[in-house]
Amino acid sequence: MRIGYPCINRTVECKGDRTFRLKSYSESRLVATVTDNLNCLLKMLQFNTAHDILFFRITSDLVPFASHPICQFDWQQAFLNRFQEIGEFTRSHYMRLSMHPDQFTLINSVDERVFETSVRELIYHATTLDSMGLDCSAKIQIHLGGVYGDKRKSMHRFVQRFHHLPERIKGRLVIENDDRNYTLNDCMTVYDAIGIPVVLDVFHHEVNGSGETLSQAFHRFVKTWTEEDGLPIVHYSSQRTGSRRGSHAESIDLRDFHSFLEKTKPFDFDVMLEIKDKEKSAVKAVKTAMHDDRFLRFKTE
DNA sequence: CCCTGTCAAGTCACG
DNA sequence: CGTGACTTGACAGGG
Repeated sequence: MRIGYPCINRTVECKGDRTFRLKSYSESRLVATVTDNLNCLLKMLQFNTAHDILFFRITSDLVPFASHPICQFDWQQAFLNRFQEIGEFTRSHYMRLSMHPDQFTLINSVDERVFETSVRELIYHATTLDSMGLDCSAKIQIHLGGVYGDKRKSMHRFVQRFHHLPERIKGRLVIENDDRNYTLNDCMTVYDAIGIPVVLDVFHHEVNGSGETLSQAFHRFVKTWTEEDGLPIVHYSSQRTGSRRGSHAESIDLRDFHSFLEKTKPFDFDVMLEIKDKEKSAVKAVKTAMHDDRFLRFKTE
């Protein structure tokens, strides 16, 4: 079991997701920003290993406008050395990286053009992980997408479109149950069609479930992961007390997390904490998991 | 320097 | 049909 958090670390003094306005795009601006972002990414990874945090999501803002037509710059080549250093650091610490394109990436959109821009965006994400020399356990995680008034058809469209994706995207792509539209059961249906691993978001499963208990959900989704996909990925977050159902808590509830660890035995998996205060909660979670065999086994590896 | 409207992209709920 | 939420900060231009 690895424990991780997404994208941002407020303890290190740098920012790894700096961007700029499209209107102020220039090659030199891009180079300067990406240089800073990569430097900061390495700093965050160093922070993580120092705190036994071995799972991390890279921000999609790492290379601003990477998939936009305005960007004609060969950033992959220009930063290849830096990417490889970061990949080497990651591998040598048995760390796992992932990425999560934002809500504009829609494989199943009814609009063909939206699908095409989504493919460009996925190519950017895959290129980033490829450049670091990471194996297929470094996943790109998305949701199934919109419903467009007909869920069954929209799921079918996802399956059809998946077949048209480049292999290097297919090998990294995983789907996650969301809090409104697609449940774990829906993801499993898509898995049955194309064999794509399913990320279980336990919070979304509580808010928008398909009837399974936590244990039943684990039994189902774990089977979608093969050896080369790496350990199954779980997203964990907690409800912000007194706030809208579905909104994320400011900081981790350690009693709930402890109980989550107990309830999910003996399954082994990597857990991404989707909590507002990011690395602070991750540090706490690591302390809580310190006596868990699944976590220890990994730490001493 | 400070303030604040706005920021690449889509979908859905709501009025 | 138009607007805000999703989620949030900070870019960038104007005062």
